[in-house]
Amino acid sequence: MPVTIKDVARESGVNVSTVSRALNGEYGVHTETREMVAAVARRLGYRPNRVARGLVTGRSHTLALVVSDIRNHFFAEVARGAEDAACRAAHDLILCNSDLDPDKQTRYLQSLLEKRVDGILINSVAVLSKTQQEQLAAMDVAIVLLNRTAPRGAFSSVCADNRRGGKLAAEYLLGLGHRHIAHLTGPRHHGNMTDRARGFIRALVTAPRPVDPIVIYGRNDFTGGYEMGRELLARHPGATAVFAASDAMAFGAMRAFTEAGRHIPDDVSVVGFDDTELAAIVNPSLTTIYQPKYEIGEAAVEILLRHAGRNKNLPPEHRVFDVRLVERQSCKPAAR
Amino acid sequence: MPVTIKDVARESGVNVSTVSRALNGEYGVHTETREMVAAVARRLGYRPNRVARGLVTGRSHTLALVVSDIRNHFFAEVARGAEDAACRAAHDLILCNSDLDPDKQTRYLQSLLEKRVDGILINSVAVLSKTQQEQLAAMDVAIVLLNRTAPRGAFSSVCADNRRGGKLAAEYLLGLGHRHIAHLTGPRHHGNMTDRARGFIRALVTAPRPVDPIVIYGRNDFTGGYEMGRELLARHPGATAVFAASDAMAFGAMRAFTEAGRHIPDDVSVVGFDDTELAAIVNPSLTTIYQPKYEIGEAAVEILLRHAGRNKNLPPEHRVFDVRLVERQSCKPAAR
DNA sequence: TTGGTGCCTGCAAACGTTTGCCGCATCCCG
DNA sequence: CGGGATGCGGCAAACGTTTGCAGGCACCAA
Repeated sequence: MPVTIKDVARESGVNVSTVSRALNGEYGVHTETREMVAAVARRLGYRPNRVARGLVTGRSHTLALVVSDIRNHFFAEVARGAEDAACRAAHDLILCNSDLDPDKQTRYLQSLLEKRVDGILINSVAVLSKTQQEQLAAMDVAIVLLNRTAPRGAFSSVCADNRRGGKLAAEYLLGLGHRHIAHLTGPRHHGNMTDRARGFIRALVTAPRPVDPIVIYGRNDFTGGYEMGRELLARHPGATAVFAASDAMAFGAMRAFTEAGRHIPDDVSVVGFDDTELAAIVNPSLTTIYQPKYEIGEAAVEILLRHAGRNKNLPPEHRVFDVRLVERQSCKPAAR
Repeated sequence: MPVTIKDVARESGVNVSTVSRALNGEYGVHTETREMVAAVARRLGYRPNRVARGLVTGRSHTLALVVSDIRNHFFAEVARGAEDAACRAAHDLILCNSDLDPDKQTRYLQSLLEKRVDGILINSVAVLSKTQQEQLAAMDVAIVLLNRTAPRGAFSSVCADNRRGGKLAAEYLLGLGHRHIAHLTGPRHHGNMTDRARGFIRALVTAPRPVDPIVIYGRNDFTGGYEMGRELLARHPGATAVFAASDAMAFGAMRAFTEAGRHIPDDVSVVGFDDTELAAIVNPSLTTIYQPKYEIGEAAVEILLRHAGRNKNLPPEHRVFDVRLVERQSCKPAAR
């Protein structure tokens, strides 16, 4: 039904190959012909079929972003950065929500490979089995991870300096004189969260006056944070400071604390991670570790595009963004 | 480089057509053959090339979602609902951020049409010219709008009952005794916002004791709300109640008010629209109009899929979701 | 006039599928 | 034993592009 290159060719009295060359601005076609073809194409409302083109060129001009849940503001920011970068390079971006479910993630990856996307930007492959990861690495599709992998990893990666973020949070709370400190973190296999936990814990136990933190695992969202907050209150009511590995969890914990009659920051200090938009809006506003979310998405796509097509001959690229502590009103020196 | 259907055919000693039929579970191939082919395919790690298939079937199994900005939590929820529905139907979802910029939106639509997506779920086409809209309607691609259009519109639509939402807000504030009421709304051509404004204003002016509201236009995000809040304070310091056409704007306005030393809800009552996750988290929590964001995205994709392929022979579908007022702590009876 | 040299354009083969059509067995029933 | 179903599988044409190759033509120098 739609008008094809053949229609344009017929209508302008030249061969399809000439139409193709004319419209793609290739060298070696008479200016007059080129303009004539262009005019006919415009008149007919011709739209090149990109799937046909993709079939012969082998490039789909499509990228994919696999995150656990786009409703998480962190991922929304990353997605926006990624999409902007993709758009600038005339690529499309497919969105996938994996919920960190291995099955779902595998199905998505299958589908994306079948669709011959040029590159995949993925939250984490840690939920995949060793074999699956190797299969993925063997495919000729560019992949960028949103968390730092072991250097032996076959994949490129972009992320914030999570360990330093954890360290900053620890030093800040120690500096305020806190001694009963808890850490709320995400699922155990979540790369970024684990790095944050590592940096945090290490800084605490290697401090001049070491502190052994309470660590609680849970889901990386508001509800997860709420549940962890309640658990903390039940099991360690004496804690005076909490570092949550994401703002979302921090908000949940704050809710749990205020519900239980604890005041923030008077009774308990809270530090988050991400510096999402809300951090400045909530009351009290949240002291948190800033990471450049938009820029992470952008950088990831740039790497992806650099690697797409050149099949595996250039080595994985790793980019780490710096973080900083943003001081707001959710922390206070420890009472003594 | 990757293994094709021909490789599978050669390796299993049958014709490609048999491989195709076997793998697609079509009728008319011996069970034994089918299993043999499947085994070979598995052994070789065969992945059907969906772009080749798309070329011949004319269906790309891809949908697109064009929103103004995915960082807006409302759209993130819609996107999640849409993506889930698409995923269930084995379709992919391309994400586009238009910023309501006509040029950008046009470029996106061009690109999507060239890619032969099966359907497009779009925020609003109001920013497009009449001609562009007609062209779009003439294309054989299913389109669902996220706002209500005039019934003559050629497009299907899914949205909340925005007018009723506005009406609910108005009645609520009137019921609290407010007489100096302002409305903060989005860009003038924004369909949903306009409907909310209409419902709100109409309810105010047709009340037993009519009120003529102050209306301020601005950008539909936190910063926009902040600016409108300041403008309101400057121009109409006597206003005791504000209805913002989105939660994001409401949060911005709240910030402006508290910065200026106004207390919420004591000095000024605020009602939002959307009932985003944050509405319950901020302090004071925000009274707002709930609309089913996830379900809207879901429903939109279902309609899209129903229309995809059948070229224009079934009439546009319109679905309106009910709204309700969620009472929280950002409103108080007017002082008198 | 001839041979060489550049432009421009056409021809046809790819790319990896699906699918209509046809042929070949095999089987069943009369 | 004959003939019509029926089940299975192969052949080849599509789908709409891109692209290597070769041909044609004009121009120029010898």
